[in-house]
Amino acid sequence: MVAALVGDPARANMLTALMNGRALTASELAQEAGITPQTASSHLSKLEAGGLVEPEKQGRHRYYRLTDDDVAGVLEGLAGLAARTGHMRVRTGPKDPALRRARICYDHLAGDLGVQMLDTMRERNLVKQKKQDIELTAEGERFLARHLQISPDMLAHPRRPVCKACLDWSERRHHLAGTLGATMMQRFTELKWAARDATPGSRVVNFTRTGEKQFAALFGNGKD
Amino acid sequence: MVAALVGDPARANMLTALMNGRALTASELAQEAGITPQTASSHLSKLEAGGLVEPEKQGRHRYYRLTDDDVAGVLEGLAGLAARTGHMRVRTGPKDPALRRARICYDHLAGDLGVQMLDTMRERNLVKQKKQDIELTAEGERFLARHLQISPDMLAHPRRPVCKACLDWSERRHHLAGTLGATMMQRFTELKWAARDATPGSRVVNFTRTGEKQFAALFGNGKD
DNA sequence: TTCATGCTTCGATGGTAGCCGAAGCATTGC
DNA sequence: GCAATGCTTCGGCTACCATCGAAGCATGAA
Repeated sequence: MVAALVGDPARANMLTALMNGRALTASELAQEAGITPQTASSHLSKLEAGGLVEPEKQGRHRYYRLTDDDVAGVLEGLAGLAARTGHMRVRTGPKDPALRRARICYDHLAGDLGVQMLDTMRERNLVKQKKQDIELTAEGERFLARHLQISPDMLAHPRRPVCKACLDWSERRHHLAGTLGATMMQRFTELKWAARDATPGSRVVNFTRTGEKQFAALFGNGKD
Repeated sequence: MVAALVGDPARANMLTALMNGRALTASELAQEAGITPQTASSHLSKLEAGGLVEPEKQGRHRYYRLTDDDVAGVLEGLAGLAARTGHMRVRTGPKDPALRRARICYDHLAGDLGVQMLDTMRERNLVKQKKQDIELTAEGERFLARHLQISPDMLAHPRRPVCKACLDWSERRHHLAGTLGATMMQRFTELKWAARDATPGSRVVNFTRTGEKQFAALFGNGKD
């Protein structure tokens, strides 16, 4: 059973270390998990058998990476459940600061900046939030049209909601999902404010110098 | 850690039994998991502490249900990972026959009928499938327009793919997701061929007498 | 060849957690 | 009141599995 694999603390630490999409060697993972190489080796073969990680041999190193985005998605989902009940492990969230700051969650912005964005939008009455449900206000529509050239008809979709609160893995608070979240992320990319990291499989989102400024001007909380 | 909760076979059996959205008593869950009531009680309090299930007292019974759809979603995700590597537990999939036959997976049709539908569409060259990727053929577009009044422009979405293969929990094979999957399910509902079960939280999809016939005429495999 | 590094396999140990029997509460019914 | 049902708590047993030391294979360097 897959869940049992993720359930062990040592293995969970390894998987967490791999969540940024990069591949790590067996010994690096052992260090991450705080166990000896022998133990790590045993865990890694189990994870491999369970299809959660894939090895790649290179010289005398063995690199491991998460099998694919589906695995990362399920892990993020588990982390989300863990976060909201406060039953997280002590070793929480991603260590990689870039990943904490901004990353892709499915198709929208997550991490510190993602949470900050929703916070600010809520404060300025661009959206109204009731628990999981988020609604775009008339003020919000004007704001989007003026500053990001996003019109309401771009957001319509028969099934997917325009706005949705998505629990943030690293911040344990909500960020913005739904078609609006996706469209905004898309716009940031088009405007060259931000781009997904070039490393294959990486979920990190890098903001450009000017992109960061523009973003802060719209959604900053004055803390940066 | 949440994953450890799901990792235990007995608890996994209980959660599986709850996947149809109905609430079950502690003793029923004990029986499902094949353990004594004492043991079940211990497991249930852990699951409750982890926020995976919620109790509801009623007379001298205690009903448990999954906390919400997020939990069900993560569980289905885990089941999906487990299925594709063949590392499933022996006790596989939902026991409830209605749930095996037809249910909602996010917003599209899953279960026996969902798999059957994609099978037939593939056979008749309405779609072409390469692993995860599915493409609608010209023939498929004509078919959809004629029989279900679905036109290609109804399926366009900036981010979400029109077709996508989604691994079916109970059948361990693919069914159709994406905007097409969602739109088709929506159409079935509008045509009164099928409807989500009235039980709150249930993911079962009930087909009407005529709906079943119509569906079989379009997508039947002659086995029913 | 010889040595060093990275990783795996083997064997033994120990801690943890699932499990059940028995007893203890609560609720319902008589 | 008393008994029956449904569930929980307690205590002890057992089995599993994570863990590490030591030894064994590979690969690469000298």
